[in-house]
Amino acid sequence: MALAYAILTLLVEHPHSGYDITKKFDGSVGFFWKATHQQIYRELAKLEAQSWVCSEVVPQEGRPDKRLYALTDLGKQQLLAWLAKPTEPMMIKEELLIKLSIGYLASTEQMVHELERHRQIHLEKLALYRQLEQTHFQDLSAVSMPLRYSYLTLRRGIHYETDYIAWCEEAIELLNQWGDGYSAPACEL
Amino acid sequence: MALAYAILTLLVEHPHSGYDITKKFDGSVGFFWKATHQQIYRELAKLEAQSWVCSEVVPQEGRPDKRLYALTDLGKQQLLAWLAKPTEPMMIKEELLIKLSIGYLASTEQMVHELERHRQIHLEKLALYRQLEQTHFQDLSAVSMPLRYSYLTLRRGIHYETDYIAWCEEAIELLNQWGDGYSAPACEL
DNA sequence: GGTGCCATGTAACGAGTTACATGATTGG
DNA sequence: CCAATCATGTAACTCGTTACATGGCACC
Repeated sequence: MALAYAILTLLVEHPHSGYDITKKFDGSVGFFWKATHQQIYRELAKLEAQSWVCSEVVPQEGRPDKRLYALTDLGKQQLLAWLAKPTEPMMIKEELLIKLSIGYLASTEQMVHELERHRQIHLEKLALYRQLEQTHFQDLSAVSMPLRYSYLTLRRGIHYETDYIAWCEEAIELLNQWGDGYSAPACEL
Repeated sequence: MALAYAILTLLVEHPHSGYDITKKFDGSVGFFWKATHQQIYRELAKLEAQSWVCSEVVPQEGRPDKRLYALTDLGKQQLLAWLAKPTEPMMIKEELLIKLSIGYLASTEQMVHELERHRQIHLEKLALYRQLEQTHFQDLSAVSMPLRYSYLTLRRGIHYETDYIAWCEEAIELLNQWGDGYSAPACEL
């Protein structure tokens, strides 16, 4: 269900084509939800069948026609009703942690290397988010209400990446300590 | 695929029944991966068809017979091969953030209330994790290698919950600031 | 002339969810 | 007597992923 509402959310501002929505799921929205274009087209068809959105084909010159989807009154009602309901915290699905839990079957170096790699990836994401913060939210008092709410989600991203990096570093340090003790057990006194 | 490997991971130590595995996915493993018993039974059947695990029915008195699944050599090979491959960071799917991004359509109170609720849930999880840390990992030097790796995943949980709570508090404070400015716009000079 | 963007879709599959079903034993 | 635990499964469904398919335009 959540994907449907994520799409409706985007349509609140103005109509979008399936293509537009796909782009947003690749970019800004993509921080907290991912979807492929196939999922989006399928979901849009379903939403239109339920009359939560309606669509209109817009002819274009020099490029393919596009079908613009807009929120209906029913769709907006449903969105607001959903907004008022409590949300369950979403579960984490971290493949890296499954691996780490049997990391003792591999070498310390292998695990440390993988953690370094993840640290790097999260550093890059963090840099991106920090840049967005700098360019769009320097002076919050000048920012519109809708954008301020987006800022809260950006802050979540910044928190998440910062914390993930800190954990990577902690884990790497612990692994290095333990690894030393193991590869030279004679030194353990 | 990840579910299959998560199951194999559990079988490294000793054989488990489908029921046992389900319990673990409800408990400790459940922090970073969730699965229902249906998923697990289905996956076990598939793993057995591929000869990554083998099973044996163990008759019991006073309770239903159980089928114990054990890792085969092939299964262990596959698990190690998987362990050596790099993992992609998993995406976040946070329904709360979808809601928050259109939070301006609801009242500040509603959003603050929901954030408070989530803060509470994460506080409780954190308390649980901290207790596990206290009871099992007080003295790390006395802990076996396999358990030390589990400790790293527990640390991830502690990091995650701590950070989530911090973000909730930050967001609540910001919302309260903005809400004040809006409900009394005359004060805005 | 090839790559990449715009724009939409079908088909097949794999993963995850929800509901239903069975049946004995233990404990309040 | 009712509920919970142990133990396994089927069926139907939705959600998510991957591959394949089309076709014009712009840019280098």
